[in-house]
Amino acid sequence: MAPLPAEFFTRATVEVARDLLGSLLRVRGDDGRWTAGRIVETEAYGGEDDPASHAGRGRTPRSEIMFGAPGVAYVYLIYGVHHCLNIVTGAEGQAGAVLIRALEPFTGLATMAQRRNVAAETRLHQNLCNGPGKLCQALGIDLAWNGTPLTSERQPKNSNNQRILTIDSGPQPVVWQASPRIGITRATNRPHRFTDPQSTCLSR
DNA sequence: GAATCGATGATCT
DNA sequence: GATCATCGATTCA
Repeated sequence: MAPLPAEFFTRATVEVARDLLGSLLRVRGDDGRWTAGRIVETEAYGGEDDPASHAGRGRTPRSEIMFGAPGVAYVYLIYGVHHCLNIVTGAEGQAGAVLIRALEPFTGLATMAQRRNVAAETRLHQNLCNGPGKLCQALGIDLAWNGTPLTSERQPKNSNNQRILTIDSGPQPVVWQASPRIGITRATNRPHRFTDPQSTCLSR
């Protein structure tokens, strides 16, 4: 497996969202601990043409990053409590981002459980990353990660922080499914949510 | 599985 | 100051 090339994220947001299914999101947290999971659920959010997107009413301090360079993390706080991880897509000047909604945890299950403050239980892996807020907590991602670029593992030697965010290509599911996006009030009928329907780790 | 509710920072008027 | 918001946990059946 190899890190997805930058060009992968320069394409149309909907394509990126669909093609991310099956790839491996790997994260090294501020504490140096690794966690990783297979992406099984994503959603595409566009620019001015998408009323449900944070970029739907143009550039604001918050949405600015969605207009910027692709392959960068866009992290925001929702409901005042939960973090959501997006990857900026499209060419610069073209707003778009893919929300990572669910993972099948792959590495660092114990770390995830500890961060999420849940004890070992049956089907634990199904409950660690099956939702955008939950997976951020499990991966240790918060607002400090906003603007973090996807990188290969090589970091500058003098870099102080331990943060690494990378997505390796992986086999896409043989079947995938498009459905309406979750938890929004505008443009609710666009089928811009993508899932691997065979996964047992989906949200909702 | 469905319905309900708590939680609170950011954005907008 | 009011409203909104890419949700999660709990309760009920």
